[in-house]
Amino acid sequence: MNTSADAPLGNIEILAPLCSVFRRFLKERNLRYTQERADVLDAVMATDGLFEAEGLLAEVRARSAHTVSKATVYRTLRLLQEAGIITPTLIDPKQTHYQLVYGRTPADTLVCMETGQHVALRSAEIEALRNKLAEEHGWTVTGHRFVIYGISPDASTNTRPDPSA
Amino acid sequence: MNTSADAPLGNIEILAPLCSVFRRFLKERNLRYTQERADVLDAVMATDGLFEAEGLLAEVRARSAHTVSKATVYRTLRLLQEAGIITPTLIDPKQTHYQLVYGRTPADTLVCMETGQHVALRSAEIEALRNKLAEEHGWTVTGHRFVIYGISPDASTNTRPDPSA
DNA sequence: GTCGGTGCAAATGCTTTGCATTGAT
DNA sequence: ATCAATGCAAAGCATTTGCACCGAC
Repeated sequence: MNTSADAPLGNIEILAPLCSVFRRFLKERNLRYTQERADVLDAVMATDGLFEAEGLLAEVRARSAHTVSKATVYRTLRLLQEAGIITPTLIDPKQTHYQLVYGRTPADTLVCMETGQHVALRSAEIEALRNKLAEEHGWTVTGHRFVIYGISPDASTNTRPDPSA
Repeated sequence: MNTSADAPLGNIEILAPLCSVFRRFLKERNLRYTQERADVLDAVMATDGLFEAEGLLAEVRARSAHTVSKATVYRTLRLLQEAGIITPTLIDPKQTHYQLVYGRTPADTLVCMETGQHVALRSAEIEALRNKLAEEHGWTVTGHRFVIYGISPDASTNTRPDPSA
């Protein structure tokens, strides 16, 4: 429940240097590139679209034999954020979701209210609109988040999923 | 820290019937219209733009002499949500923010990364873009959330606020 | 008079932190 | 060797819930 369906992401040319970006970031701060941090970054790269801490922990554990603690996952998520590799996405008030952003405009998302499925979007128009609106108010833009809630074709095909929402 | 600057909201013609809307909603569900619920709704109407639970509690206590508990504020927030009067806004991963939505398109927001200040926006273009994007993916839209992060003119005027972020 | 509502305090669940041990450089 | 990172378990917070008493209908 933490990956999207047909997200056009997962660009390998972009993913490869992520590891170096992270290492460089760590070195700059006199922090160490550890096995655990590498494992977490790998798991992040394996997700395409969105993920949250708990799911990432599961992913880390599934991919590598090492045990990585929840605390380390959270600590690494913070570093990845500071390194500009991921960004929080605020889809769900109960949990923080993140997405890979390094090397691309933060993807906007389409979230299904019934299945929880999400699809990452990209649209230059969003950015243009954002810039226009901020400018009208005299603000300097640093970023944005655009989430569209809806019913996915998959969900509307099925009879009647869980109505608790 | 829970109200906006120049939000063009706070429309009295819309606010007046809110109370009846809420009463009708409660009656339909065989729930009671209590003093505490009225106080919370009043406080919600007094905010223009965004608010969160803790701030709302303070507002309730400031406006009415009655004591309303935190639990009741949270319980009432849920009812107001179910009544379609407010909606969660997801600006901050640590706390749920809400906004009044009854009778209007949910306002989109401009959030200042330095001062925390926020301004509610309205733009038909956002909605149009939203509909277009969802349609392209074959989804049925039920709503959206658009948050622009930036630096407000107020903040950029000041020398150098808190750089922790 | 009857349920539903309220306040309080305890419970939850995500996220963060203190501390002793382990490990990258 | 040194200094930071890890894991664990405990602490922190926003939010929710159980329960006994109170109040709207």
